[in-house]
Amino acid sequence: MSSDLPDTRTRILTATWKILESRENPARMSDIAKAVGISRQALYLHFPNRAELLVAVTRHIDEVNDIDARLAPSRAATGVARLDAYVAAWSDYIPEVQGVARALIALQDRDAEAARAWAGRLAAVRHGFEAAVQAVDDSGALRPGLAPAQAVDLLCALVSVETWTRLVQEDGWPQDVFTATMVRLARNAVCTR
Amino acid sequence: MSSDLPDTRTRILTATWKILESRENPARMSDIAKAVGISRQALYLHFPNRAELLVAVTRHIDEVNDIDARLAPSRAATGVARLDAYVAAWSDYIPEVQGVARALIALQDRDAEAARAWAGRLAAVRHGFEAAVQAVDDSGALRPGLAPAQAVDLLCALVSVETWTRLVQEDGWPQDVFTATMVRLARNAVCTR
DNA sequence: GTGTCAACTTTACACGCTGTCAAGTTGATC
DNA sequence: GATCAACTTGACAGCGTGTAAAGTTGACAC
Repeated sequence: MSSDLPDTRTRILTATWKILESRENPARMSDIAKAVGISRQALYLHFPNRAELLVAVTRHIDEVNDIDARLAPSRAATGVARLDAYVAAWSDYIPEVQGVARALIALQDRDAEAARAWAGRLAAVRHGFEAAVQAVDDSGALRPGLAPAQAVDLLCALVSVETWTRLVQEDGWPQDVFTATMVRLARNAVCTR
Repeated sequence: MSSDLPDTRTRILTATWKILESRENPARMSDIAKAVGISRQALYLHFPNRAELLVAVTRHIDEVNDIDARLAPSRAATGVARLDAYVAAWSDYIPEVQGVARALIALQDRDAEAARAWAGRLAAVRHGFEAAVQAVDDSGALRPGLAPAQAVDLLCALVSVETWTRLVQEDGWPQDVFTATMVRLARNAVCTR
């Protein structure tokens, strides 16, 4: 408690997080600087470019949210319940990362580093879905004729930031309705009835 | 047959269409001009800006593909079959519009006109889904507890350009597998079993 | 007190892309 | 031979990112 203010780097991360959450038009570096209360150039003292700032924000969000704790229930479950738990956990996590995610997606076209960063995040989510599908398959509940890899593809495509944006942000669905619907949909998509 | 070449406007439209289909990085105005074989400035003699060019390309694609004929089978069907037919028709149309769609989506953040244009296209698709859901509801097959508007939201979010890009473009699904999966998924999502 | 150092500010500028402007060139038509 | 539309060439403003350089400030060492 020797210092009241968190260090500048942390202030940048939280301010960027918040500004990306709130506004949909892509926050410029100058907008972020203004939000932090520093000059635009000071941003470049802490992060070499926009892409790395965004990546650092995602890591910061994971840290603050204790991503491991969020996923614990999913890892504890088995069979279809494991799929349910993972879909619910990821669905409920999307609101936290949605802002940065959209910024990274938008940057993807022009910035190779942003593309790699976002691909890395997707790979992590995919990894979770792979474990969930494995659990479903182990319990014999995987839909016949559906290869595990295909099931994972489908789940990643369905329970995505894009779907969340459409339903929650644009169509005004409450978060809990979104999560419940995704859980049902995911089960229907890859499990036997 | 007085002239062998189509007029410049048409050549711009088809060239833009093709270049957007092939490459994923956003084609610049100079890239398009080069593909047409004219100067960058000549583009601005035909279209006031990038957004209106893209919009014109979507209209051109609709014309070339005779969108009405594609939707005829869907309009002829009733009940759940109508939903199936519409989902299949839209799924099979996505590959045609996907290039321009992605360009418009990318432009959305920075260009209000592009945002409106893309919203208009989505509204047209949504209108089709509304009719399909109505048909399902009329036949008493709409999932209990699911409001028609919610069903439409869900279908729009599921059978989307974004989902297609993920599964077909990134995961390498064959188009027919995508379409079949979307038909099944859509039915599971909004119909009683 | 003076010096030093890190963090930050201010100002300026290069680059890439979009869109605008103005002055040619060309080729068909009257 | 004049005219006109379509197109070219070249130049430039605006905007956002990222780089560069010189100046300010405050803490800490000695």
